[in-house]
Amino acid sequence: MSARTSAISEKRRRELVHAAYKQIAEGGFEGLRTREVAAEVGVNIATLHYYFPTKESLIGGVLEYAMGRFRTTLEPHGSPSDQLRNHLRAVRKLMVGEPELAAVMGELTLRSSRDPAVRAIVDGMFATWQSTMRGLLRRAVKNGTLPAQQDSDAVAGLVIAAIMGSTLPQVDPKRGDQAIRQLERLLGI
Amino acid sequence: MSARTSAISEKRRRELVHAAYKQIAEGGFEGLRTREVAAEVGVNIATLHYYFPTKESLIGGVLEYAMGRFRTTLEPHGSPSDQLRNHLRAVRKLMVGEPELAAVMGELTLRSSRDPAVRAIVDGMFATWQSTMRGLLRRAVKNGTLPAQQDSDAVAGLVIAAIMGSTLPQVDPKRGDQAIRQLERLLGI
DNA sequence: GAGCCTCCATCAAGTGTTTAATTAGCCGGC
DNA sequence: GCCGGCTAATTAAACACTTGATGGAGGCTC
Repeated sequence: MSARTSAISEKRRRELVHAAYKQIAEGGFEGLRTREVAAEVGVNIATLHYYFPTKESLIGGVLEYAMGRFRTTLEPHGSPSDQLRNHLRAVRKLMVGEPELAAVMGELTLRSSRDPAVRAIVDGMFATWQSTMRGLLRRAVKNGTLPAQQDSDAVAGLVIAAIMGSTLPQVDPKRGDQAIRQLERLLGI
Repeated sequence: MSARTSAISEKRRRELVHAAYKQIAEGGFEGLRTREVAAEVGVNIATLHYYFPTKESLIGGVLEYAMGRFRTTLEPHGSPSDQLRNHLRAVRKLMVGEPELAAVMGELTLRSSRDPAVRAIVDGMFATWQSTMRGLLRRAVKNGTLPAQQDSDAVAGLVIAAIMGSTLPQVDPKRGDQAIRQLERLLGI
């Protein structure tokens, strides 16, 4: 945050955020203890508060980290014709390959209904995702890769809902992939 | 639990469970305080512990309540021909009309990845739902209401994932309904 | 009066946060 | 060369408060 942050300082911040991130993934917000975060990094509890004045600010760091991690895969890759397919695959792969991220995203999503600060950021992310997805769908239709559809906005919403729903902890990864592949089939990708 | 439970006793239990349920919906497990639950019902904290020896047992009560609330709508209604449509509508309506239930379900779903007791029950519920859904799909196909499809299991998984995903706190209800209606259209219901 | 029910008072273990002090490294002036 | 002051980084120790849980005393109803 401050103008000048030394390399070591920045490293510590990352360590602390990452430790908190792992603990949220493991035990939810419910199980997040500042002392344990500090202990995992191997520093005193006061050191944590030196970098993050409050627990909230630490959570803010985790939020930023998780969102950054997620955002990168939202950007479309590959040739326009199969960007859509790539996108679905990439998101699923991310969520399956990094169960911690899926868990933290779930926690943040739930928390966003109570915490306005979290809500603002998570909402923004979903909005971006939605419009990206809509763009991909329209392009695919124009391209001829995808059958025409009336409401690309609704389809985008459905795809996102399906992806989020298929990464719930219950659903075993195989089932989740199956569901997404089924959706691709229905869409005609 | 005990063999004989007087009416008033049973009422108290329900009151306590319902108060806890509301507080979980509002503040998550993170924000569940036994004192506040007792206060909302208007009894002393010790009274709560009389009915529920531990916080865990109170949560167990909430789990049972929420699952019961959910299960009732899982049972198919109406004539066989449009049971499937009715089912989708009913679940969506339940989740939108009772945002508290959606919130608690979300909390329980997340918690199930850490708490084996919760997991067992939530998993069972999802398994039941999945097989109900599969049955509905197959019947609808046989009935002629629905175009034939290769893998009714995958479709069932997709439908459940989409419903769960469309009840996330971010998604405003209108969007969620839109997504589900889009799914119906794709399926050919 | 027996048994179910409720409350007051209290405990022990956390829990986020702060305070005051210590260490290590750096810079300018003598 | 070295000294005093300065800052960043870290720590031990506590502070103030919360939170789940209990024990025993009393009350209400049949």
